[in-house]
Amino acid sequence: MTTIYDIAKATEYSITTVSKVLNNYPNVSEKAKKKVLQAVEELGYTPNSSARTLATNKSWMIGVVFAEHLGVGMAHPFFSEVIESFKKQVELYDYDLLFVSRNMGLQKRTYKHLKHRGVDGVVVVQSLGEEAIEYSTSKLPTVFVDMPIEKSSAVYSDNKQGGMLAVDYLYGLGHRKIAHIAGRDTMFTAVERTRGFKLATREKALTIPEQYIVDGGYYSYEGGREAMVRLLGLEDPPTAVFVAGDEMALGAIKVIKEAGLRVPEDISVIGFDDIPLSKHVDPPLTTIRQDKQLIGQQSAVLLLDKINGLSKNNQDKIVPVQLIKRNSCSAL
Amino acid sequence: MTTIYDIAKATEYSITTVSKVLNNYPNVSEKAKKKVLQAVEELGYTPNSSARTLATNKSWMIGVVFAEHLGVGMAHPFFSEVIESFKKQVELYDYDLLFVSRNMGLQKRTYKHLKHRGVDGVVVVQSLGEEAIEYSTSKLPTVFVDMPIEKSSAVYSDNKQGGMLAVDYLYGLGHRKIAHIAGRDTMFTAVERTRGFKLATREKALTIPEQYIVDGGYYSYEGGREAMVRLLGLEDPPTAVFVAGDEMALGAIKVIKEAGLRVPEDISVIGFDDIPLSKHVDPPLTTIRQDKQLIGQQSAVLLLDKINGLSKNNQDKIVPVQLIKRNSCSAL
DNA sequence: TTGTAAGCGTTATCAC
DNA sequence: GTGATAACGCTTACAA
Repeated sequence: MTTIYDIAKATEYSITTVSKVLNNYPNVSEKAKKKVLQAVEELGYTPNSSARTLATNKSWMIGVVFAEHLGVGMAHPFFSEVIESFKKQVELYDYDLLFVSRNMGLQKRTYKHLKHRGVDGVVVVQSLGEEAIEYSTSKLPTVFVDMPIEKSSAVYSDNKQGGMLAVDYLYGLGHRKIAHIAGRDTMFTAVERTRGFKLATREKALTIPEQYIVDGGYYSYEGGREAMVRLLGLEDPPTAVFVAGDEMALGAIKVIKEAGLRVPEDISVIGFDDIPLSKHVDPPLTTIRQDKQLIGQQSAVLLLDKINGLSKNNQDKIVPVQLIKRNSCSAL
Repeated sequence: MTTIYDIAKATEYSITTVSKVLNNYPNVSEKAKKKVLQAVEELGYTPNSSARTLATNKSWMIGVVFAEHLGVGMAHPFFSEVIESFKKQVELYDYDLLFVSRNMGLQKRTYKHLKHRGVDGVVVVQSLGEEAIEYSTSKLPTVFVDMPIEKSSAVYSDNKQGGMLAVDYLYGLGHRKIAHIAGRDTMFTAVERTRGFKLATREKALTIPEQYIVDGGYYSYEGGREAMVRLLGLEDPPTAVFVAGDEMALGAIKVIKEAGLRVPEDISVIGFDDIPLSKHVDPPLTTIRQDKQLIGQQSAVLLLDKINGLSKNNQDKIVPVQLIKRNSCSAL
């Protein structure tokens, strides 16, 4: 391996000068600059980032903690888009992303591992909140996606508003018997969406029977299926369903079809997320779109500011959602 | 920050002994072990990986070069699954994944950057092959996904076989006028799939008019649309189409429907990939499934072996594909 | 404008 | 079993 010493030797300058050239410092003669750069080229020198990190205490890496419930990891239709957008933003400032292995036992240890790695910051994507404490009490700049954490920055959609939008839309279509397939209430997003649902139904003075709100688990297709089965088994089934996630909504639609009913003629379904799939399914899914691009980008901005000491205090960024009308809902 | 010096001081042992304990070396007394471990716990010591990497020349990081054509990055429906599987496998051996930024100009520089980062190995996911040379001529252990590279290991599906399977199936259904929407021929996978298509049609003694093979670009939805428009504009349109990618197939189906035709009654469509979407669309897409899980896992195994010096020579791993029958194809 | 030397936190080579 | 000490490749006061 070639080091700055080799360059120094070749150019007959000191390692200090070489280092200065490499880092674009002032106070270096043009001549030295040229010679060094040329030697770098000829010898095929590549700086060693570990050494640099050791000396500067700056790694130019951002740790990514990815903990979703579907078990698909980075293949997650929603989070993968968020992370991609996040990545694009931090790339602008020359950061690389480090996906740490969760192999090493408990989630709590990922924090230790990240410390060990010396990342400059961390983005945590939707965990259950347990180990969140580790991060929020630490000096490590951190931003959470999809979940507000006390004493820490976070970026998430306006989930409550989304729930309300869904109900408003359904109500406008003439629906009065509106059900809700909710996400497991251990997830912040799920709680908020349900809160929006309840708020809006109350606003419209609708009386929603208890059985109209059913737990669909962690936003999975299967969870949607099971929840819809229960809804269909009710004495007085709903004419419309607000499902807290698109995948879950697809499961629900499948069950409705299997029961010989049609969407939206017999039952209207509205989802949440707007994953790539949604516009292609049959019928194209009406849904509340989350702005993954903006969520990722804002998380990056917040984190970068923290890393650079530009923003001392933590802040939450709430990203607007949007109703996307397609064909899975119809007027009553 | 607490270092081994702090531990040494606290335990009244030397840093050598501390280091030995930390690395589970022999020749350390039980007493020393206990004291050290306790101090580590109390002082909340976390080893510094940069220092360790500098001293050992081993980073425990694997670089990921991700260059797909859809421009969706890690949100890519096929590659994200492959990488996730890859990740799971390398996690078993305590490696972390480093996604390097492609910001720094040309692709060629990513190689330099990876060198700079001191990754122990690299997995390259589908690039056009240009900068591939950098990796194949270097000492850096590398594995390519979806593209064979001379003097380097690679893992990819049996694309040719996939093309043949598709034609065989369509032929068995009674189709004789079979068209092919191909991927851009700068991609190895595209070439192979087309080769399989041609081989099989020749085997069946079918005469496929030149216009029946149309370039759909980089496997995109839009590319599929445009290609299908051309196919539909033919004097004597096909009764079946083998589309080299699922997204592209969805675009094609859309166009068929827009033309007032039905799938599969009027035109049968078979795709390639089996992305998550495929089973949910209307009609559920018959397709050639790539085993993403296995591709990712095998890539990891190959790379790890290389890193550990277990396999000197490069090898290619060809992963079998499988015909998944759904409802987008019917007998003539 | 350039160079010397210390320091970053480890591991590794030797002695003891 | 244990401990000095050099080495890994770089940045950075501080001198010159």
